[in-house]
Amino acid sequence: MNRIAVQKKGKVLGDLEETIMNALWKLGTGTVRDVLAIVERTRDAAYTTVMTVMSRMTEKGYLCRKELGNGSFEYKPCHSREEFYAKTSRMLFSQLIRSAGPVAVAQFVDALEEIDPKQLAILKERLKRKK
Amino acid sequence: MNRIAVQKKGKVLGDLEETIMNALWKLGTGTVRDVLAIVERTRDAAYTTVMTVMSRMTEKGYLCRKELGNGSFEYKPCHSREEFYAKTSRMLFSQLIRSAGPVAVAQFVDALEEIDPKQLAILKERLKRKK
DNA sequence: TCTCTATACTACATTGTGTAGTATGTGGGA
DNA sequence: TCCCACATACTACACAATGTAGTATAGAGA
Repeated sequence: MNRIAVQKKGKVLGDLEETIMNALWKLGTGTVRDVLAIVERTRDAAYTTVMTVMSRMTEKGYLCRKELGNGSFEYKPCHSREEFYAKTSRMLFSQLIRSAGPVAVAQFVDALEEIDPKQLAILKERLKRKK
Repeated sequence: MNRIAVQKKGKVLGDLEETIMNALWKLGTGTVRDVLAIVERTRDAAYTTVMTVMSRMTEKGYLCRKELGNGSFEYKPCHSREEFYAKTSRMLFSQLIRSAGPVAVAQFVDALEEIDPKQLAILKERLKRKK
């Protein structure tokens, strides 16, 4: 199953899921225990909680894992942060452009200006190349 | 409660909820029965099902209603389609730009080009004015 | 008063996410 | 060899959002 789901507050992942992805994007690769160590910096969680969520994320195609021989696994993100957000953004944008049309374009520009005005220039550049 | 939640597949509303919003955006205003008539063009649903969902949507701030005197209500969207999608898009874009940065910008342009190339020109125009 | 109809209330199913206990298996050390 | 430590698998529950709809109730008109 490869669909990317989107949750409340516009987040693609749940809080714990997001923490896990970030941990693994940072580590590159890691075991449940490695990830747990990072998770515990910001919240309490049982080893099995993190393990369960990581297993589900593996089923959903977010994480890949490799057996280590001793029965334990090493996990890593199936996609880089960039690829992941590219897919996600693309899907959301497609939806929004379809439903909202010009309104979406206007809001995108405004949001970009508000959050990271420097990117307006990048956007402009990108458009020039499209022409 | 005024938060706009986002669901799987990038949709802001559930299927039935979306059908209801579209019905009311089209009708301008209508009773549960009016909406039911439209809903039934594409799916089966009990009167009470539509009513329950419309009540929840009222609580969530999507719909407003006015008593008709005879104990029944007349519903209408609290916001125009444009306002609604403006809010939604803005929220999603903010999230995405924050998480994905330049990747989001790139994907937005690509999605726009794929779905409605004419809008690239509009986007360009809009950017010119921003400067 | 009786019936029709609309709403209110309640309840259950399903899905996604968070949470974690218990069972099981395996490898290494005593 | 035997047992412990640790990892995973399996299972289960909670909570929210959404879809679904039955039952109760109240008001309006005949």
